[in-house]
Amino acid sequence: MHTDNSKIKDVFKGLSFSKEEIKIIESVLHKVKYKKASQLLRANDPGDIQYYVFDGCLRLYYIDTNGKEHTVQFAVQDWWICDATAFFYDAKAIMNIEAISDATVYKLSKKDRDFLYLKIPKIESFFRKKLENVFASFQKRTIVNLSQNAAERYKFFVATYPNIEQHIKNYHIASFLGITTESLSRIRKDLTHK
Amino acid sequence: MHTDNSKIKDVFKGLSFSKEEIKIIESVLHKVKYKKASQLLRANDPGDIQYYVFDGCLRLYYIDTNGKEHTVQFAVQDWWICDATAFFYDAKAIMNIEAISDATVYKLSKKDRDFLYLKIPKIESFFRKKLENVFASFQKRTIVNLSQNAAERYKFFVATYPNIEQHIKNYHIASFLGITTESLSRIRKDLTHK
DNA sequence: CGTCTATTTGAATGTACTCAAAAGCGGTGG
DNA sequence: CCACCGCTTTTGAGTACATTCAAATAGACG
Repeated sequence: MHTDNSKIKDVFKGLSFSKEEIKIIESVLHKVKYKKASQLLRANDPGDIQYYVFDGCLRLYYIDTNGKEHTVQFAVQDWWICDATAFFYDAKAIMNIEAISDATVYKLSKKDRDFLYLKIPKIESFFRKKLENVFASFQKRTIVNLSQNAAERYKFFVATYPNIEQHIKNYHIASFLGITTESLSRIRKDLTHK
Repeated sequence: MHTDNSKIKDVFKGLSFSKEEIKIIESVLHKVKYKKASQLLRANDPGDIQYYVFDGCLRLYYIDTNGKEHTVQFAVQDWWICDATAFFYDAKAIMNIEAISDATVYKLSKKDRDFLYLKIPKIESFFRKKLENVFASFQKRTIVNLSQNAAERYKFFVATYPNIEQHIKNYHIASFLGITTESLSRIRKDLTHK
């Protein structure tokens, strides 16, 4: 295919574009394949890239002063992911992104994103809606974190992201829930014995 | 003043508007004063209003199945606040909003917001940027919640929102941090003894 | 089968919680 | 001006939940 616009259909699902627009989008959206355990972003690097997951699973995590990792977000098919502080404030990354499986992603730089907003305003609308979804899910996660114990948070996670849970090691889930692998193991044991 | 556009200058700080546009905005932005302890939103009500705080302090909170309150967000001057799930997904509110001081707010309904987006696209851009800020601060809060103990979370809160801390009772701060008032009291004691 | 990684189990520890009670603070009225 | 009341914060003692550290078991893969 000369102009393979299939990726655009995936990335900007729901929108339709003119040939002109497709050309523009093609020029800024870069497909990259990563092997499992690849590091896409490291703390202190510039964080000016948003990643769209076409296939596979990514993990956004923070390394604290004791060297412990804390998973802030996972991203599977059709999710966007970035270090928000870095991306939106043009700051250096404080978080890391790694592929926890082989993954195919589309990269979009902030500069190119702004260019898209200018040329194709409906893309700004599209991302505005994505941001609304993220906002809503963070509010919910905050509620759960504040009001539920570890077992309930685990149940919420499994119920909310059944498609994510499959791909992921338990120790990653534990680090997302803010508990140790040992605690998660005991929680899972309790749940099966009921 | 015939057309008092001062409120627009506050609410959409940084933007400039034509007379036409100002008229439109005036027609959808409603100024309301609330007394301390007023309830602006209750769980199960429609949550289709965004609130802009002109003056005073609001609190967004969740009541869990045991009747305990958990503060998800505060809003002081120049902040927007809403139950995101309710507002963005046209669902019923799961959270509550109350004034924790006398407050002056501007209300904007979702219907009117969409009307504004249509008529004045730069307002959509304005809110898109607000959403980015919210996203970034939630990611940071998530990191802190996952990686820090209660004392560190308290220090982070005070450092991040010095202007909020003044207005607020300690038991509200505790409910924001996910700890009891007793624990917060002990933490504060420890900090002053250093 | 052996090695590496991930998960589970156990025992001791720690952090924050619950419940109960005391102290502090602010406003109101006698 | 002080006594009282309601609300907020502090203190104390016992408890619960999750952690740490160490070791055993289970899986995956060559």
